[in-house]
Amino acid sequence: MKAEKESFFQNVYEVVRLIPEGRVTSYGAIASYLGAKGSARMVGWALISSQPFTAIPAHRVVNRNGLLTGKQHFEYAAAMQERLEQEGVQVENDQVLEFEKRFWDPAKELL
DNA sequence: CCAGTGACGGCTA
DNA sequence: TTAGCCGCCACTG
Repeated sequence: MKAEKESFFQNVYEVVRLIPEGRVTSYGAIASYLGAKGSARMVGWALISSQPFTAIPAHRVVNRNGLLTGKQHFEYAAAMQERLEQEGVQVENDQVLEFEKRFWDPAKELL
């Protein structure tokens, strides 16, 4: 689908942008899809650089436990949860409810 | 060129 | 069971 040699984090942006509304995914899933499985840190780290790129729904990306670990990096801590709930994703105590149901795997859904 | 950083993930004690 | 540690790889200074 893509044969560009863009930077790793640039690739992360594309995948994150493809996340459907009301769905969430994990750093590891994205990393695995990009071929950097085991290096989920790179994904999260890349999203930090995505901050200026508000077009990227980074709030749909959570950790393996469905926790909004990166909420602190948003405009304000509650922004991440707020946006998720706004899209229909129930969040409580910084944790996505029914995370397994909301989980969106790029390797499977995007294929 | 070298070293540090980082929104994770899995293993061991 | 819970808590803590190490390991991964890419980017910036």
